[in-house]
Amino acid sequence: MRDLPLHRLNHFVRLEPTEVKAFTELRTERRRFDRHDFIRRHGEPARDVYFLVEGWAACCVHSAGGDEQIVKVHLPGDLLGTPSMTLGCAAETLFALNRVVLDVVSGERFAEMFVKFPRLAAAMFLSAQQERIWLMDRLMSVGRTSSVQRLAGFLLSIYDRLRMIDPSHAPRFELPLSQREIANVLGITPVHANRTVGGLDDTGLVERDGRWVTLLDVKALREFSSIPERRFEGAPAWMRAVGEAAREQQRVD
Amino acid sequence: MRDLPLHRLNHFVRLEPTEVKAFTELRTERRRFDRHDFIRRHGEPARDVYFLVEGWAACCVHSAGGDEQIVKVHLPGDLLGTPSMTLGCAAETLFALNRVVLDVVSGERFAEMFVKFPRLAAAMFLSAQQERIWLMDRLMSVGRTSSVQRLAGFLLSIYDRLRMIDPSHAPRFELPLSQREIANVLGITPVHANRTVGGLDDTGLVERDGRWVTLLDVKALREFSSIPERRFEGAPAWMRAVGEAAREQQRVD
DNA sequence: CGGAAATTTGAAATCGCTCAATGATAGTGG
DNA sequence: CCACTATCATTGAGCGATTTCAAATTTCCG
Repeated sequence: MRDLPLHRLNHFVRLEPTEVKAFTELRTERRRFDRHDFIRRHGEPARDVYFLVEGWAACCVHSAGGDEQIVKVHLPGDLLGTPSMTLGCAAETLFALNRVVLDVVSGERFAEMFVKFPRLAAAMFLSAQQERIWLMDRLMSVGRTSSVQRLAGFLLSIYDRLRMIDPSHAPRFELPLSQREIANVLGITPVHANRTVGGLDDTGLVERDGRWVTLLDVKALREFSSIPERRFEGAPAWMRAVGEAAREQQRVD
Repeated sequence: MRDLPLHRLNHFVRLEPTEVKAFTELRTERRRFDRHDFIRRHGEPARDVYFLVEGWAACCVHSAGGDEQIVKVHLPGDLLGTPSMTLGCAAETLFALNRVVLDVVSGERFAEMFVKFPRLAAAMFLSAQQERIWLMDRLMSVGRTSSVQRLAGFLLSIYDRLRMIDPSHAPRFELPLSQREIANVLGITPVHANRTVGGLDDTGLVERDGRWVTLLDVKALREFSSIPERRFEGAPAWMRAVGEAAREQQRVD
């Protein structure tokens, strides 16, 4: 089995081998999906969550009228479906954007982990807060900026996250979204998504070649998008306090 | 000292007295604010979080251009500022919408709690996931619905949360937001917020009297808003598993 | 009472949507 | 390999929602 993409957990905690092992053992079943396959549909029971090993997945919410809004594009290393742990049935529909490999994580084992590996639990908590930051930024982008700016911001958010996986990642990637799906991310119609893509071309900040996207001037693009850059602290002071408390706990035991 | 509003924590966990006590002791300093006072501004260091005891507070994100988007209206019982625990400096600006009383919770004590009171930690985790659901729904609303529908959805979200605090709450409340602030919630301009408020009046689903709002037909209003209603499970199966693991842990100790 | 902020209204401009049609591309089965 | 089909990308034209600019009115607060 190839290595799991644990960069997200490792970012807030310097994982101990026992913790890596504990996380590895949370996983029960491995599943594969093709592009556009549903991983889980909204309304279905939401007992488990999913660890994305390979490929990209979309998380979308539906209006009563049937419209859909993609609220997150997940990359390898993300934990999918956790928001619906609070609900009886899933709020979000998860589907594969390209070929996906993921591991099912049972809710029960996840709960046990929370007690036995508090540093892992803290990492999960911080990861959820990080997702809130991203959602808040996206809400600001959709609420307050033009469609071209939103597209710029979206491409940057993907690029930033690719660099969190691999800091040396070039500002160039294949975007496995149709214009219809891009429209569902940006909160516009597919027709307007087409004109928006053209509009971004016209800025000269981005180059397109089929589904491949090259960010020609990241700094200027970020300024144009008007979304502030976020610097997530690796292993912050907060996390050290968890470590100390955990050691304390062991001494007491 | 009057009782703390612990309904949010109690929703996912049936808190033990020791856990209530532990949470109570997280708090260090009590602070008061008047309407429009800043609780914390974006860019400031983000070490602590805040437990809202009384009053309403807004959480907003700024674009590089200086526009602001209110991403959350906080009610008593909410924990404010947690997303920025992942950052060196705060992403969100927090300010009081009316007279506010809150308790400062130091990041360090919060971290210790995570290790010593895993059920409390699990409740915090689920609470963060709940916030993600709300943000996702709001993003869908702003991305995919008209300004009048967004306003309907926003009022409903407030009403639903007032009922989580007090299930017998009538569909009537004082909304301490100016039209400028409503515009910042809905992602529109203040001028259009005015016409939007008028537009909602015209539906006959809502009645206004100054800042007091009465939802005349909650069911029809929800349908109109096209935002699905979310049923958050109190003390779900997941949470019971945490409890069992905690007891197991004690036996091992 | 005076001044600042909030609400309300009007009119013109802009952005994004809808409807409609045309090519381009990719997958499928014969 | 080709015909067939469905999806995707692209473009045009008109419409509608929202913005912008500007001004009048009301409310709130000291």
